[in-house]
Amino acid sequence: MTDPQTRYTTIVNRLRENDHKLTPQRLAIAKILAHSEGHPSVETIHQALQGDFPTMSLATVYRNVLLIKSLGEVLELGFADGSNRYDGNKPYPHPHVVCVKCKAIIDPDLESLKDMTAEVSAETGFKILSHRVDFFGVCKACQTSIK
Amino acid sequence: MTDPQTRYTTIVNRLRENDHKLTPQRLAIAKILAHSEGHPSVETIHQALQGDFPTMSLATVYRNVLLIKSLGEVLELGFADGSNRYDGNKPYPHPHVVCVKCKAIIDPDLESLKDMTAEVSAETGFKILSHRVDFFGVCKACQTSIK
DNA sequence: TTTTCTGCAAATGCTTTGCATGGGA
DNA sequence: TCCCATGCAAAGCATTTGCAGAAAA
Repeated sequence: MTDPQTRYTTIVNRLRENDHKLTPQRLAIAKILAHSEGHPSVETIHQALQGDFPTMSLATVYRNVLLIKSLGEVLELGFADGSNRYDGNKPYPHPHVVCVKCKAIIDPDLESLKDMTAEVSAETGFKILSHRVDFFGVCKACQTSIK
Repeated sequence: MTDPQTRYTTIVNRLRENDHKLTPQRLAIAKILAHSEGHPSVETIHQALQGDFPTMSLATVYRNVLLIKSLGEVLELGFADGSNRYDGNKPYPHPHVVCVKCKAIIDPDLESLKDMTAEVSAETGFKILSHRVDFFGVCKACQTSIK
C-alpha cells in the first residue's frame, strides 16, 4: 500500500494544478480516496462523512469522485451487479480478490501476473496495455463464521 | 468455440428439466445466446429479434436472459461503462482479450491461470469460486494498420 | 383447464443534471 | 468580486416488477 499521506498530497496537488477549488468537502473525499481502505463505494464515502458534514449530498460525492477520476487519481471498479467501488490509493490497474459474502476487497501481490501477460501476448499477438483481473471467493473470516 | 447447436440443445434441455415453458420468444433468445457472436447485450438481442417478433418487449429479453443465467447457462460480463454483455456459448468464467481499437474479443487459453488461482488462494486464504480476467490491448491487425 | 409467460406501463435504484445559494481565491 | 462548488430536487437510464390478457402443457 502506498503511503496515504503521499497519495493525499498528490491528489490535492493535481486538483490545484487544474484550478479546482479546495473545498472542505472535496478535501475530505480526497482523503478517504487516498486511503481507500476496503475500496469504498460512493455510498460508503458519503456515510463516512456524515459526522463532519451532516448536510453533504450524495451528488457532491459523485461529482468529486468523478472529478478525481478524470484526473487519473482514482481507479473505478465497476461490477456486474451495478455496484461501483473506488481505489485512490493505487489508481492503476491491479488484481483484486473479492469476498462474495462480506464484499471485502483485497489487493494481492501476484508474481504470476507478469508471466500471464507475457503468455497472453505470445498467444494472441496483442500488445497488452492494461488489464482487469478479479478473483471472487470467500474470505477467511466468512469461511469460519457461524451463520 | 463450442458447437452452437449443442449449446442450444443443452439450454433447452435445462429449461425443460426445470419446468419452464418453451415459448417461441424464449427459444429465440436461447438460440442467440447459444451462438453469442460478439457477446451480445440485451439491447442487441432485442433488436436482432425485431424481425421475427416485432412486439417483443425488452422486459421479456431481460427476464429470459436472467432465467437462463440462473440456470448457469450464460455468463454475464459487466463492463465499466455500464454495459452488460452475455456469453451463452462458454457460460463459465474464462479470460478475454479485448482490442481497444476494433473491439474484437478473443478467448485465449492461459496455462498460467490455474497457477495464478493457486497463488491467490495461498496468499489470501480465500476459497476462490470464480474469476474475471480481462486483458486490454491492440490486436495484430490494428498494430499494423495505417492510420 | 391450469399455470406460466408476455407486453405494457409503472416503479425501481443508482447516477447525473439544473438551479439558486454559498463559499473559495 | 468573480466564479466555481454545494445542496436540493428533478431528471435520466438501464433494469425490474405488477398486472391483465395470451399462450404453453
